[in-house]
Amino acid sequence: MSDNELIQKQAEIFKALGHPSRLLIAKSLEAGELCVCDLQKIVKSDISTVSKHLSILKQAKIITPRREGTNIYYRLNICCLPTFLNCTKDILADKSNCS
Amino acid sequence: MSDNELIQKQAEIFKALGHPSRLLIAKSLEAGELCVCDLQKIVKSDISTVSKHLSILKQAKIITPRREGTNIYYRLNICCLPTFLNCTKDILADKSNCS
DNA sequence: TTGCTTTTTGGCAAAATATTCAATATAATA
DNA sequence: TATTATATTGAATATTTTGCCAAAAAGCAA
Repeated sequence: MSDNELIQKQAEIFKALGHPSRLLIAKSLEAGELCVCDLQKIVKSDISTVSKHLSILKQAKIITPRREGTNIYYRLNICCLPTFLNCTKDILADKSNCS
Repeated sequence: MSDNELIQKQAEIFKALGHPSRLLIAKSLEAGELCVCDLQKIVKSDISTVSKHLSILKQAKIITPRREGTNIYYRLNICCLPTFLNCTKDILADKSNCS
């Protein structure tokens, strides 16, 4: 993969997480997999809207689906998310400590 | 800050990095601060476009400006970015290792 | 099969974003 | 002061994204 392709894909990951509902979905999945119907209760949007958010997260390889009967369970695929989210808290509190 | 406000702000950080040019800018600043004119050469867009990208990154608290004469130097404010970017490489290579 | 549940997809209008050019601001210098 | 260099802002346009409804899949069970 070229540098350019990489940056493109990485930007896609950020973009996917760059929506409050999708970030909430990702956070919710930190504790373990959930079905679409669970996520709908959490996000409180039309189920078709939730499904489209899930599709975007899946496309970015952030989550992975698993079918169980009529339900589809999604699980988080990005183990470094909690750490990064924690780091963003510092920034938001103006506590950056970079070079 | 409420949970909802936090998620909103965090999503804004992801959104800001969710554009190839802005991610390239952030990556370029990992090595140290650069002026807008340097970044324009890297991104290869109109300088006003670059300036607007910088404005979005600044708004999200990802970068911070410093004026030096007529130049404005930006520096990265988010030390956990390289680690996270590295983690995304695993995901893109289907090497996730979460729970 | 038919009906039921869960999820995805298609279509569309509204909202948000990206880009460019022109105009403006800010600082240094002749 | 006038000029030059660097950067930001405003206005206009094109493109993309979002969210909802209706319709279609996909599986299960009677």
